[in-house]
Amino acid sequence: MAQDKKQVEQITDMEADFAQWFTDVCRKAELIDYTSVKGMFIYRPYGYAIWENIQHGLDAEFKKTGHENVYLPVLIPESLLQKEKDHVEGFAPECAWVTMGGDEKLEDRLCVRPTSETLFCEHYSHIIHSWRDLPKKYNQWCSVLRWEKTSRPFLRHREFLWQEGHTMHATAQEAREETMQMLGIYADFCENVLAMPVVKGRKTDKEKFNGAEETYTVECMMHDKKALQAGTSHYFGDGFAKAFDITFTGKDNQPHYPHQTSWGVSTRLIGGIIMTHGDNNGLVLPPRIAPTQVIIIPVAQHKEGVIEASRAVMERLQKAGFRVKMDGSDQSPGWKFAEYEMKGVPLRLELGPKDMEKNQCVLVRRDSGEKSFVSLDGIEETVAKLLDSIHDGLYAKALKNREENTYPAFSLEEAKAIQQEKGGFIKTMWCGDLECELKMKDEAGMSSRCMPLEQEHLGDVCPICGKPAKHMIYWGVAY
RNA sequence: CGGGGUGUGGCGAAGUUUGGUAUCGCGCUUGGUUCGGGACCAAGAGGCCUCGGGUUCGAAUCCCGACACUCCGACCA
Repeated sequence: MAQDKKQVEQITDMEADFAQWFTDVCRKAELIDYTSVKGMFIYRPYGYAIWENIQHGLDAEFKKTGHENVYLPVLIPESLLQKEKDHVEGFAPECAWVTMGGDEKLEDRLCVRPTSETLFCEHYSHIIHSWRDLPKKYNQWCSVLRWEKTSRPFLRHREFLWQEGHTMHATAQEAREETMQMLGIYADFCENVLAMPVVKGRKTDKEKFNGAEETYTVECMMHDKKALQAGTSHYFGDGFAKAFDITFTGKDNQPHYPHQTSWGVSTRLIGGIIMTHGDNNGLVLPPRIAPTQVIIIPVAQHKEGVIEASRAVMERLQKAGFRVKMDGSDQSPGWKFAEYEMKGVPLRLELGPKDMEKNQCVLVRRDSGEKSFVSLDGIEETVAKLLDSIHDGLYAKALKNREENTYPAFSLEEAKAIQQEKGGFIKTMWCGDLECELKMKDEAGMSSRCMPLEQEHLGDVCPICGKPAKHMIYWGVAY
C-alpha cells in the first residue's frame, strides 16, 4: 500500500499545519495528556515506555563509562543558588519558589530545582578532599521545573524528565575528555538508536550554559527544517569549584580546585523522534526504541486456530528477544491497522486462515508501507532483518532531509534570503563577535546552532562584518 | 510577557448576531450479524454549556473578570 495515501483521518496533514500535526500525533498516539496546570503534562504509558527505553539505553552507556546514579533533593535554598553569579542570572527568572512550610513563611525561600549544579557542588564540597577522591562521576535521573511562558508537549514543559550528569576531575584535560566522551555517547545514541543524524559542535558564548566555560551540543534537523538541540555537554573549568569552595589536596600536598562537567538529555528527545520520523498517518518509531516493535494482528480471528497460531508466533518472537504484542480484541482488522500505524509500531504481522494453510504471514513496514508475504520458517531472522532495514531507512531519510536543506551562505543578505525562501540550516564563516550573531538573529531570524567539530573552510572572512573569520558556524530557527 | 484564535457529553462541532426546555457526527454500553484497510443493524447510557461575578421573570447566548488550550512574536542551555 502506498504510504503517500493518507489512511488516518484524525491527524492534520503536516504540510498544512506542522504544529497542529505534532499536537495531534502526541494525543492520538496516546503519548501524552494535558492537565489543569499549564505546561505540565501526563506521560501516558505508551509515551513513558519510550522514555524508559531511552533511559535503559543511555543508562547502560553511562555505567559502561564508569558513572554512578545518585538522587538529590528537589528543593534548593536561594542562598545556595546564588553562589555562582552567571548561573543564578540564567535560571532565577524561570524558577518556581516554595515560600511556605505549612502555614509558616520560610526565611530562606526554596527553589524547585531547574537543574542541580548547585546541589551537586554543595555535596562535592563535602566529599572531595584528596586527589584519591577523584574523579567523581555522578548522574541523576529526575524531573526539573522551569516556569516557561509558553509550553508544548515534549518540546517545552514546565516540568520535564531528564538526566543530568555531574562530574569532578583532578585536571582540566580529564574534564574536557569527559565532556567530549559524553557528547559522543549522545551522538551515537541519537544516530544508532533513535535514527536521528546529529551535528556535533560547540555553542557560541551567547548560547552556552550559564556558568559554563564551553557548551557542546548535538543538533538535529526536524522534518519542518527547524533545529532541535537533542543533547548538551558542558565543560565548567573550575568556576563552580571556586564559587562553592571545593578543593582537594593533590599529590604535591597543595590545595587544588577540581575541574567539572555536566551533561544532559531530556524527554525533549521524544519530541525529536516524533518530528524527525513522523508522517501524515501519525507516529513512526525507530525500531530500537519502539515499546512495541511488532504488532501481530490475527485476521478472521474467530476461525479455528487463528488466535492460537498468532500467539505461537508472538511467543517465538518474544523468545528471540523482540518486543511483540498481539491484538486479539474484537475490533475489525482495518481498525487495528490504522490504530498501530498511528502509534508508529515499526512492523505489523498479519496472520489469517489463508496464511496458516501456506505456513506464512504478512509483514508490513510502517516506514514505507511495503508489504511482504514471508514463510513462518525463520520468521525471527526475517523480522530482525526488517527492523534493521527500517532503522537504516529512517536514518537515511532524516540525513537526506538535513543535507538537502543545509546551504552555505556568503553574505547576510544571502543568508536572509535562503532562510525566508527555503528554511533549514545555513552554514557560514564567522568572526566570533556577538554583534554579528545578534545581527543574524535580528535580520535573518536565525540563532546560531553550533560551530561544528568538523569544520569546513567556506572563506576567509565573516560574511556579516567582513573581518577575518575564526569559525564555520551553523544557523537555524530552533525549537 | 505582547498580539490573534478557541473553550458546549470522552472527541469533533452546530446553536451565541436576535436571551425562552441542549442538538448532530464519532466514540462508549448491551445484544446480534461481521472480520485480509478505520464493518453493519437494533436498543441504551452520558451534559456544573471552562470557572467566578453581574444584568434579566428567564443566560450556552448580553456585560465584567479569571483560567486553560492554541498560533505568531519576545523570552528560553
